[in-house]
Amino acid sequence: MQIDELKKELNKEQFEAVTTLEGPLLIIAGAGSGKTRVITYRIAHMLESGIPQSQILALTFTNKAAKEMEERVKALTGKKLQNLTVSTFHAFGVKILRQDINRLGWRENFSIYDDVDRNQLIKETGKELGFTADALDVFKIGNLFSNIKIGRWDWQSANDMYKPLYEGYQEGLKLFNAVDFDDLIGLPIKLFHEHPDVLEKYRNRYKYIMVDEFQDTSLQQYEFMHLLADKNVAVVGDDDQSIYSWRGANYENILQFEKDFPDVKEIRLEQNYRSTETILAAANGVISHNTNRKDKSLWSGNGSGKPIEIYMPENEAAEADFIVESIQGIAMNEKRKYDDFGVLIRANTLSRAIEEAFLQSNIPYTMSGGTSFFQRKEIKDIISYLRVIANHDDDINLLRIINTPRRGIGRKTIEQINEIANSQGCSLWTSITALLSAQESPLGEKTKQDLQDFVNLITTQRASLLGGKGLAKKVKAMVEEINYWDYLITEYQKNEKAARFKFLNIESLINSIETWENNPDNFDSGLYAYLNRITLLSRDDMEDANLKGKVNLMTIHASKGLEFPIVFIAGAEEGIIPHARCLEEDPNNIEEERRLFYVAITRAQDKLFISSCQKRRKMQNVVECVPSPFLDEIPANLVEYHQPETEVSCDRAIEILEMMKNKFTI
DNA sequence: TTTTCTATCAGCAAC
DNA sequence: TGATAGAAAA
Repeated sequence: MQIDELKKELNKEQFEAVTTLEGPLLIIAGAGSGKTRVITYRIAHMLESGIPQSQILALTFTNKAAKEMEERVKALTGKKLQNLTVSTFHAFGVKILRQDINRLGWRENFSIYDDVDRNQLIKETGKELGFTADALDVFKIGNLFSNIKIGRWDWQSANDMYKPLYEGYQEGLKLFNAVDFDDLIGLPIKLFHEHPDVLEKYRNRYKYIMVDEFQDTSLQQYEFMHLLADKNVAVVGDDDQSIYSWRGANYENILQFEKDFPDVKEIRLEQNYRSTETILAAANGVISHNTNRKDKSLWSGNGSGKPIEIYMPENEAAEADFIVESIQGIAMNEKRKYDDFGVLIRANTLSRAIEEAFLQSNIPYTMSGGTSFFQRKEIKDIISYLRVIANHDDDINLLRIINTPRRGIGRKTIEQINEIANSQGCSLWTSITALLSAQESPLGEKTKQDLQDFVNLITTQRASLLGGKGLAKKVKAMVEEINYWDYLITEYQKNEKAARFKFLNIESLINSIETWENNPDNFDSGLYAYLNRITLLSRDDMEDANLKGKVNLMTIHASKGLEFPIVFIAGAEEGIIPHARCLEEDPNNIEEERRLFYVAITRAQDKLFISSCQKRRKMQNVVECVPSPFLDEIPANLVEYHQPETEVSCDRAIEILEMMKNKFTI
């Protein structure tokens, strides 16, 4: 694309951002200001200015963003992008580790542990070290370890007691040839520090670096970027949309960036192309209550549009019905497709009632986020098989599958194996094979046979899965070999539907493997490559094709970077948003919760609905709810309030009547 | 010793 | 509602 063409398609600031290729660049991009557009045009412009693909590195947070970016650059330039690196931070870390992790004492076929695996390992280690059950809150400890690793927290006297556990956990990881998510950034940094030649290799290669969603980088990620970056580094972010502080996001990195790169050029994108003026004004009204922010004035030239509607349904079922009816009505009257709708919730648990309503009225939908596909037990089981097959020493995954489906290897046996493993300092797998080949073994004949069968199973599957093409077929054969279907049926005797559903999930897993290995852009369709990819995949992906024509139900966090013509924010109640637990931890978190609400509002293009239930089921009992205080921060003239029609208490009815009277007598 | 049954507990966001 | 830990049954 020629320069004057760029000039035509972009506004002044965007043009500036796209054409400034040399030197450090900080782009503050307000919500809906065409950020993705700027990044993709910038890459395209680089390529046309003769910068080789191999010198460009673009880092994002989600696979979805990476994929979208790559596709848009492809569409813009019409070029094949074999050497362009567009990747998530974590995936890029994996890439580095696969090359050189042996210098740190791991083998290249290392496993990547997700949170569930991590917590499992903490639990095992803690038990061995003699922690009592109530001192072993693995959720909290896992969080602690993560925060230590990413440099958000230091060891303090309050949690010093977990230090030995931390050491044990780290030893465990290394013994099992595994790394956790935080290591995917932390170990490359270590590698760079201890082996400057490795760092040099990457610094020589990547001359142009770009970081998307910069406000969500952690200290650790910042250090990683800083090590890699020479001078041509462009970061794009919006402090108002920083919503990942609990994962270590530190928007003060923006200030740090200005310090570390004093000759930085700063560009602000303040024109919003996404939303109506009403929606934008509501968002601005809310976010202006935050004290700790870079002041900016977003404006929109899209016309005022329709008012924001706030509903107060009786309970979560009524809320779900309201959403369903509104969607059906609008879809019909305005000829909207279902994928024009986004339904946003604060927490995954809130999805249930809405999903039920969608199912009942046959509205197609996708729920992304939360207990993602890959966290489901049945999927984890199958993946665990693959992981153990790829890496025998992966104890955590071995433990998951050694008796799933049941094959007579129970707690006692595992304890015995574990004892040997501990005394020898080896993995469970090594311990098992040692026990099997030992002349004298403490195991009974039957257990011995059961273990031998298991070892044989893994060995034959390994030979099959690691050789040649056709991964999907082989995985399918494996699932049949281990009789997983029978297992599901016996486990869920009372609930055949659940069993079927789980089996369908496995089938779609196999299908997704198949599409993956048949993808022509995929150079390596082996087992290792597949496992590498899959651990980093969380909510998005599977297939985009089946997102078409479906309502998008998701958490607000998951909606970052997306937009929908019509948006519903459900459960806008005190305690949900702002979330009670967040405020408990630290009252200052209110600002982050407000940003979250801001992100939710700014997803909407044309029309925004907000609902706040009067009552809601929480655990076993129904509790009264109060509307979110953030609702009052939306300027009143932008809002249309709708009171519920049914089942109003007497007092309430009088109150409402009064209000109506007042309205008409003004 | 392993499996099945029952009671109890806890539930925020994600790479 | 689901997952998990401990008790009873096979």
